Amino acid sequence: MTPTEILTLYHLRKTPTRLSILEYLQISHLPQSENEIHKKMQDSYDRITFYRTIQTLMEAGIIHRIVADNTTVRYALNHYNSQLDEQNHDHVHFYCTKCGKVECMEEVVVQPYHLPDGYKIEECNVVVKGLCRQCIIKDHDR
Amino acid sequence: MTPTEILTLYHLRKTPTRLSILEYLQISHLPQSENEIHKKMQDSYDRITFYRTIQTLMEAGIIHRIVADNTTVRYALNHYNSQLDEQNHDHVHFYCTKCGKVECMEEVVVQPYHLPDGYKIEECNVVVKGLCRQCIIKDHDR
DNA sequence: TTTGTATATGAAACAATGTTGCAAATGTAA
DNA sequence: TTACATTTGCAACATTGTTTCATATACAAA
Repeated sequence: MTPTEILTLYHLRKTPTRLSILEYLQISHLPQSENEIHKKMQDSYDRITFYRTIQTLMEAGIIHRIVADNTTVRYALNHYNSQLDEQNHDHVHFYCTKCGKVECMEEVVVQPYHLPDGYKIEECNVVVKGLCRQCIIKDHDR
Repeated sequence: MTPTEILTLYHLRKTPTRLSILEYLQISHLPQSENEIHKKMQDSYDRITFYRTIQTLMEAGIIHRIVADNTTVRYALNHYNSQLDEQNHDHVHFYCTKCGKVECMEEVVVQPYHLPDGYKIEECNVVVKGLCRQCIIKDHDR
C-alpha cells in the first residue's frame, strides 16, 4: 500500500509531511528516530509539524512509537494481518545496548499478563535489551 | 535497611543528595519522577547532581528507572530477596493512562522471551498500560 | 475550474530532561 | 587533622515535548 493509499484509507489529508514520513518509514528496515527522519526530509522539515504528524499517524493506528529507553524513541509502521485486516503490533521490541539499534521482532509475540482484580489492561509494551548479532561479533574480535 | 546502611553496603559515600533520594524513595509507595523528588528536596536540589546521583544509584543496582512512556520516567528502589541476597527487579510495571500513576507489580514476573539465534538478552522491560482501580471507579461515576 | 472552509502548517515561545567540562567543596581513610 | 580522591554545582548547551495563533493548504462542493 502506498502512503497515499494509506492516508486515503484512514480519511486523512495527503499532506507533504505525512507522505514523506510514511515513505521513509516504508523503505526503512528498522524503526527510525525523529533525528533520522529529520535528516531525510532536510529543509522541508519542521519540528512542530513533525510532532503533530506523529500524533495524527499514531492516533490513526498507522504507526507506533517505540520507547526503548528514556533517551531512545523510534517510530515504525504498523504491520497488518491482511486476513483479519486488523492491527498487529503486539510484538516485542529489541534494543541493542551497544549500537543503539531498535528492531521490531514481529515474530516474537507479547505474552499476556494478569494483573490483580480491578486493573483494566489496554496495552502491553515489551522491550528486550541486549546485544545484536553484529555487536556480539565485534565483541569477539577484540 | 537505612539509606546509610545501603550506601555503606555498596561502598558509596554518604552524601546528602544520595541520602535524601534514598530516604524519599523508601517512604514512597509508588515510583517517583524527578519532579516529585525535586519538590521534596526543595532548595537542596541541584539538577545535575540529581542526574549524576541517579546514574550512580542505578549503576550500583540500588534503584531502577521505569520508562513508562516517552514523557514518563520514574525511579524506584530495587527490592531484594533476602534469602538469595540477589536483585529481583524482573517485575512488570503498570502505567495508568488516565492518572499517569506508575506501579511496580512485584508479584507479576516478566515472562522469558526467546529471540532468534545470535541475539544475547541482558534485560527485559515490560510496561502494562491501562486503567488503575481508582480511575475505573471514577469512570463508572460519570 | 474555482471557491469556501475545515484542517494543517509554521513561527514564536516556553518547559522538561539529558549531558559535559571544570573549579570548588566534601567525605573518608590514614 | 590532614590529604586526596570523589562529588558537587555552575555554566553552557542539546534534545524533545507542547501550546497559541495567524497563515496556508487540501479537498469537497458549486
